[in-house]
Amino acid sequence: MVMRSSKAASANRIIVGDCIAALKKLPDASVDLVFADPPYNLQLASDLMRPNNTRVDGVDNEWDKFDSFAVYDRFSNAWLAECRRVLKPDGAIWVIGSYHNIFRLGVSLQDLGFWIQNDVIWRKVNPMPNFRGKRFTNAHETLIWATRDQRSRATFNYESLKALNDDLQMRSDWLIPICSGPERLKDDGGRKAHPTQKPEALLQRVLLATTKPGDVVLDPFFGTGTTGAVAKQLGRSFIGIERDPDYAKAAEERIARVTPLPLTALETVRSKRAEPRVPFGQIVEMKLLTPGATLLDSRKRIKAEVKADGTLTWGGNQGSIHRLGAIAQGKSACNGWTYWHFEAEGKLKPIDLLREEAKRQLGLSSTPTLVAAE
Amino acid sequence: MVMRSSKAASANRIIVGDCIAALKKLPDASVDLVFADPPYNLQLASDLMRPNNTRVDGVDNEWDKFDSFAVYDRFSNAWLAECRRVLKPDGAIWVIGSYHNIFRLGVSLQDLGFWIQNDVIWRKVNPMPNFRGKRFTNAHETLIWATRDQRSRATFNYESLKALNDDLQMRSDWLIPICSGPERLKDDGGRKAHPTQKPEALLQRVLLATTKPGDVVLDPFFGTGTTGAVAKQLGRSFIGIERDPDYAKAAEERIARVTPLPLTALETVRSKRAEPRVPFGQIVEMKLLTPGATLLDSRKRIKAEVKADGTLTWGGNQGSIHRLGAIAQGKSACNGWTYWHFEAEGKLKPIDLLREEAKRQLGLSSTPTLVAAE
DNA sequence: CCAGGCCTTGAATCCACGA
DNA sequence: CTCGTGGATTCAAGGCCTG
Repeated sequence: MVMRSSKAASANRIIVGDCIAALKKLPDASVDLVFADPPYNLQLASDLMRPNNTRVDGVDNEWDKFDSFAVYDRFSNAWLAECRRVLKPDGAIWVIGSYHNIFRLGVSLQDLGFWIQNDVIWRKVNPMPNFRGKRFTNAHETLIWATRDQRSRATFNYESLKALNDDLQMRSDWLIPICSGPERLKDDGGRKAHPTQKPEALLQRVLLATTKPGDVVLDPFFGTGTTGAVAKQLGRSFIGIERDPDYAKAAEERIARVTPLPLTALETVRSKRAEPRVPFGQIVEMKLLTPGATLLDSRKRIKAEVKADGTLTWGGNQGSIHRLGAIAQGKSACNGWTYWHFEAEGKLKPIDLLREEAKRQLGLSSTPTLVAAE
Repeated sequence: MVMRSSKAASANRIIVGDCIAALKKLPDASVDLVFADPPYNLQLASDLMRPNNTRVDGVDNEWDKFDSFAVYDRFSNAWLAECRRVLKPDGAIWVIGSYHNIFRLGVSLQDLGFWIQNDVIWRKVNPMPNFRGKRFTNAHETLIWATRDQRSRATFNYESLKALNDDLQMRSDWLIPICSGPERLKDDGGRKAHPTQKPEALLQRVLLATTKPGDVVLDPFFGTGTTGAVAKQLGRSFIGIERDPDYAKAAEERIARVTPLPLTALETVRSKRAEPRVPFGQIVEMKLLTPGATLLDSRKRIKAEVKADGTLTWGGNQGSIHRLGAIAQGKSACNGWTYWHFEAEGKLKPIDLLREEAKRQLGLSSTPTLVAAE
């Protein structure tokens, strides 16, 4: 299945070689969908240590190094232009990236004449935290879905996606875990075979949404072949291009192990519902409590003040509702939601009631009560 | 408060006029943060380039896509360059947009030398559904947070955001309802006063995260003044630029109705980093430890001796508590405050406790009380 | 066999300050 | 400028080990 070169449009094969050179050999208008996970150009300056002084195993591969944004842009324009040529008139493309590169990819797409349908956010269930406390947890990556041109009539399996999402329209933010556990390919030494392997669930949703059975899917940065594996599962054909022979070999072996799913099995794929967690700070942001308000324990012995950032202060201490509750009781831990109360109509009520109200307003309520009227 | 033009750097004012022209009159390095919600309508962008302000019908006929994008890019580069000039060296910028324009804004930022810290996803609780069922529900907008340049040390109130999120570090995806209900400004006819009014909760989180009380926040596309309203609430200063006199008037009246939060409500949790430093040598000087005393690791395997100059010795090595801790573990770095312990009442206690005691005696107690006024 | 605790790990543009 | 050093900093899953 792995081959050095080919002019045929036959699918289900991995081409080992340079991405742009290989693309040039593919015929015009022969592909239904492109999925591309190009190098992100991370520009990592030095090692990053975890708080326990171990080193983060970051992406330091040569294939992710570019001399400048201009060089990266030229590369992007070259492979994207070839992808556009290879696409059928009603074909579409997905690209994925992070803030390092996704804006540049988006501009290249727009300038080449692609027509953006959606940007989609992959919200990671379990992202790597920010170890130094200097930024927000980088908890998502961005995908762009674009058609070959403005007038393309792209495949979009609206009803399938809606069914997949408990009969609600599928939104542009997808909650999916990162690839780990048994799905993560390992090399002979037990280390990760590829530093950026994507989860199959992500590709599953992409292919279910925007291809039909039998469609040809092209992945110009095949890596260890997630696109191919999912395409085979779902009864789609694939063409993969991968420069690194080791990655290509791992992909080939992986795909050989895949058993195509019977079509009826696809209905069992269910999306995770949004998590119902609502932090206390959001209660303040939503103005269910005002900064300066007083919270009390159930016996009215402790009076704490709510701050604008969602912290409490009491007796010279400041912290979250949980920390302050623990301090006020001299304990090591405390559930602030049940410990702290607010006064309403002359009576003390636990702030947990406010969380219920917030969940209702945020559409996260597990027990919908008064939604009907709106 | 609304004024036609000004060269002063004074804050809390709305400048009515063209964004770029007004920016040019602001002094260099005078602003702590920019929040910008620029128009992404390409028609508007091309209008902006025409001094006579004639309206172009059928833009698609006269401008091909590439020209339209190029016009928008020139506009973006112009106002972003002015924002960069106006920012203090450690200043930062937020921009918000959708897939129509956010990629172009991101590239402009990167090409002008801004340094991206995060892209942040505003997940809308109640987005407009996609009526025709041809795409995913467009359920988010994207914000980019960038510093003026790579070496800027931007304000980031990590601990506040963490407390606000129930003691978990804040992620890059934010769940916030769209602006509706009483918060949504209406014009005299009861119609929405501005088509894209942003929710105050969004600005609240932005300003809490990346400004300090008293900071100057500039919004070059002020609209109906959400940035100004939240800045006033949170004890920050604002400068707004708005072309449309009706929007500016609505903003002014709106901001006049805002009551600032009391200073005490703005107190935020202070990080250990921000606390005054007490070196280990001072612990010895204060006789909380005596020269000759023994320090141990938590498992009592390593025993080091305290010297009069605040160094430790162990196994022929001498150095700071940090250096010795690193050597004892064979690591490159170590936090000596948590690694080394002393024996008291038959139990091992980290020497960090002694630092707390020293701070207390020195009147530098770590329990924060009044941080707001700085 | 199961529960619980400990260790590892993931596309990361991740320090501040004084000499 | 650079360089050296003090010392602050992590969340959710999965795997493995122990009781």
